[in-house]
Amino acid sequence: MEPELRHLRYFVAVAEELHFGRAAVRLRMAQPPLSQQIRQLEAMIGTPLFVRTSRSVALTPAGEAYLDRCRRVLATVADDVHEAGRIGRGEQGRFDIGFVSSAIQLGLAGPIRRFRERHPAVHLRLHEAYTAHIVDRLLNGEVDLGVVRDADDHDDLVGTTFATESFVAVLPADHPHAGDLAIDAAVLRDDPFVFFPRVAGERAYQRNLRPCLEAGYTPKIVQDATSWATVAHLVAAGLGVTIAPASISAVVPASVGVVPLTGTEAATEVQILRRRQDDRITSTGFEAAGRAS
Amino acid sequence: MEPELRHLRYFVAVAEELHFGRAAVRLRMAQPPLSQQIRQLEAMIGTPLFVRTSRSVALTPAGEAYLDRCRRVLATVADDVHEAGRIGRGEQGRFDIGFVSSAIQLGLAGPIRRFRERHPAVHLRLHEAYTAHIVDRLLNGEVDLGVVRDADDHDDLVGTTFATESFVAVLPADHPHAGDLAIDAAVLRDDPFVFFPRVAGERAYQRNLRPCLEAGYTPKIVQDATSWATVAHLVAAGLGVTIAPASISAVVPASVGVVPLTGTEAATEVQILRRRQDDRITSTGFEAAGRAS
DNA sequence: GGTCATCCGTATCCTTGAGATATGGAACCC
DNA sequence: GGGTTCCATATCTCAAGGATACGGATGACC
Repeated sequence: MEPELRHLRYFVAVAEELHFGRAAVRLRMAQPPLSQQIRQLEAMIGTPLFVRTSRSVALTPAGEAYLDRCRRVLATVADDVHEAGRIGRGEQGRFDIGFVSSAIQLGLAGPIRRFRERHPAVHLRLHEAYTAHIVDRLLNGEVDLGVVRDADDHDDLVGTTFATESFVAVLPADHPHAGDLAIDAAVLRDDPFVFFPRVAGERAYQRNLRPCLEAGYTPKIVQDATSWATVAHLVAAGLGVTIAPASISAVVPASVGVVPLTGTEAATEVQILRRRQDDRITSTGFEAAGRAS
Repeated sequence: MEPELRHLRYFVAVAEELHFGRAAVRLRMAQPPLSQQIRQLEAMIGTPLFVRTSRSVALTPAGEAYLDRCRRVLATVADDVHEAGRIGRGEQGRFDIGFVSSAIQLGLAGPIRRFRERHPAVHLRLHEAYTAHIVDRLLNGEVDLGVVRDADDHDDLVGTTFATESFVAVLPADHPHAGDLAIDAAVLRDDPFVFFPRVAGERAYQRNLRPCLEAGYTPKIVQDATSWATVAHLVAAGLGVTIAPASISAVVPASVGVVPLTGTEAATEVQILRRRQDDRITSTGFEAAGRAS
């Protein structure tokens, strides 16, 4: 037979009181069953823990040592319960955020800093990726929060808007409109386009195309690239033009022209996404931190 | 309601099988009461330990952490029973020493032998681990003595110096300085470094960096490894160089160069640590054995 | 796509054993 | 020697742990 924590709790009580009657009172039970449980424990261990005369109770050396161990075990068990609870509530443990790179340019660092202050016991890990990948990883639990661009709606996810941006044209230095203050997307009708890959996120792709579609044409995409920074450099190298969220200006080389678009209401949105059932304060709280920025 | 060891045993079984049916077989009981006990445990903790679909069972992060704790508790409870039994039979219990591997090279075997001679009835158990882990285990009572490197100060622990070492450079055979009699850390400024993981012990990490910092640079760490022996072999394989306590020379492959460092007073210290309130002769006496060596 | 097998949960019943009550016996006090 | 204290023994009760039967959901297979 194996001991249960009950045996340890009873043993500690008797060892501390050195009196079965008082220990029973403290444990809110009668004295005989307490004696019985202690006997069971002694039988399991194979040695007496107390020397009893009918007038006094004292610990044996084995009992002395075992008392110390039992206190530790009981404290550990209680601690472990609390720790697991904290992890479950998100107050401790790991927290993984997937984000699109442009979120940094839009001020994601602030909410991240506040998160670290608010939850110092949480090990925060940041993963840069595409919107579509982040949504997948959010759904299968690889990340706990996604900061994404124009994600498709999903029943299991809820989100809030983190930032909204308009689109700008990015043109090589020698492009006729590179110095303009603003242009209409229509003027780029015949230009070759560099673009980001469609698999990065369907909705973001569609929204990014909108200025062109509204101007009545589908851009001729000659090349795609894996990040806006790369796109910008390919534009600089003369492969073509592009239309991108305004925050691209933070990563373009000096030699390219960044020109606001007129005649379109098209906009793109960076959102903070979490799983609908995920009610940990680390997840729900991040949105508030985002809004506060 | 408080958990019982039964709950922990059941939880571990399900966590290991990831299957309620098989776990129930292993526990020689029916599956429904097992599910019920797990639910009870989750209610007590306040957070789910498993995510169940009707096809699969998986641990939550909280469950993951709790599994580890439960295994420890169950092992401890079993050990404690045996220890108390031994004491009852006239043996003197167990004594657990946590030590960093390099302590062996520095002559820990001597004090250990003397300890055994002095306390033949004590069951001595040795646990190799990192400094940081040993300190944790010392504090929570899992070990009674720690032999650690450059531990952070702690109010509840007292320690004595066991050995002091200087640092040496460890270089691959084809490194230009591999045959030198001594070098300054500055010459390794541009070399890639292999290092031991920071989590092993913050203070040891800082001290180990000192020769480089004094030479005015932060080493470019390209790889870390879980033991100095591994580090040495990675150096031999040409991944980079390292700076390590002098005792690493006992575990380096023949093909690498071990070169003393000049121009630095940086040193590292191996300490014997015990709990401040622990005044058992087995604990306090070990220090004397250390000094005698 | 419909049937089947798998697997976890729910509902109900049963049985074990923890705990209560009553009592006994040894030690100490006066 | 009677009274008191205190732990052990004996018997009983009932809560709770465990078993059995069944249902619903999901993935597999033909």
